[in-house]
Amino acid sequence: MSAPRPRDAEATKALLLRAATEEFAEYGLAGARIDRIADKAGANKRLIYVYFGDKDRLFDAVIDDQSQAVTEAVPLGDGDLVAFAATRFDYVLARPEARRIAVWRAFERAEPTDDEVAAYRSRLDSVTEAQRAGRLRADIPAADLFALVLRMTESWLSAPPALRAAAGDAAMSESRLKEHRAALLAAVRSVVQPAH
Amino acid sequence: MSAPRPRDAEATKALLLRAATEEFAEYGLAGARIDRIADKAGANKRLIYVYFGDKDRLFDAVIDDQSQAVTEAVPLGDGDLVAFAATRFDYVLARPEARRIAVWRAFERAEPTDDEVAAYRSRLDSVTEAQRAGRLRADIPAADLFALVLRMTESWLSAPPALRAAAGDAAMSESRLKEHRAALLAAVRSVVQPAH
DNA sequence: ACCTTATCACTATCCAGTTAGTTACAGGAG
DNA sequence: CTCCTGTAACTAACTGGATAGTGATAAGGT
Repeated sequence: MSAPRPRDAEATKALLLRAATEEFAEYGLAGARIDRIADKAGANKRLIYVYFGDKDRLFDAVIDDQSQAVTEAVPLGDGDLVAFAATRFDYVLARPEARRIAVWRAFERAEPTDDEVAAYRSRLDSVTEAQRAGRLRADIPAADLFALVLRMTESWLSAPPALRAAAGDAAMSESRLKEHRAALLAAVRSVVQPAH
Repeated sequence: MSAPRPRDAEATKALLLRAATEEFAEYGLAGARIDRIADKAGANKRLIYVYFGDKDRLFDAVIDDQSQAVTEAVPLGDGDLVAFAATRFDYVLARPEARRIAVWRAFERAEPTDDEVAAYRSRLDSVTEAQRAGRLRADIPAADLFALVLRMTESWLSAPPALRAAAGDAAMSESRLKEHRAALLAAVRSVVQPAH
């Protein structure tokens, strides 16, 4: 009946990882179903165990993949938190699963990897340096400032369903998103600019 | 063996709700276990079905309870978003389960209830009015401003594990929390104050 | 006597992980 | 080229334990 899967381990592995990313983003670790992942990938469930180990390790693989992707796609070179916020907003808007995976991960599998810690450390260093150079306000610790901006970038996308409903308008329409993006950047600017 | 539970329906129901709140906060809807909830409450599992219906409706009961509690405990009377941020920060710090339930809820059961929508609508009205009165900046739509402040209040408590690790210090020590609280309020002030 | 509250033992289902294979293909021997 | 053999990729069917939900019944209170 169904055409047999071409024998290509790398391709199959990639399909499984992609399917797992969707599934975990939607349902989380506890809610995800191995069988659904296999179906979505059009692969046999057994291959998940061959290639990734078990459910937890598949989740880890997804997390690693996602956090590497976001780290690359949303840089913070010179401590410009406004540009960072803009890039991150666009990124998360284009890939909603990135934010969902990050949240599930924080809730269901808290321990960070060394790579992740290193990535954040480098970002905090950028912030600290920009503070010293007077490009960012210095009366707020670097970690706090960064954490604030991080959450601000998601505020619209993670707004409570009831808030969106109360706001009435189509929160996700293109024009509304554009409006929010401008608001976000204005707000971030207000937060990070040095006192004059 | 075990002393029989006193026959008090209201008390038992309350114990079950409390246990369910803890369980759902920790594991989410999919990860929560009915048997654990019954054990934690020291009640018979069957009573969950008698008093609440099924797992989903128990989750709903927890959500209703929590969102009502937070609405009462964190008011936004006159549109003072700085005071709101302070109160909300303190509230979520004292009750971490409140934030976790809210997130699980947004992820696993998106539809808002009418009560919730009404609560947010009244808050948005407060913001809008304060904007008209010149007490809040008016170049950002009320919903956006509110959503931003909402997420800012949680930024430290919801910071990625890797960020906390990278920041090194004991992120949850009393002194560090006090420091962050001050930073948060300064940041919110910067965001919400009208352009001069 | 009656109703509410609580208990216990049970079931049907779901689901992660496994057992036991089969099929495609590469590379060498004749 | 053709046959043979070993190995990597893949598949189908199964299992055991966990888990949401239930039926039947007991006991407290009025």
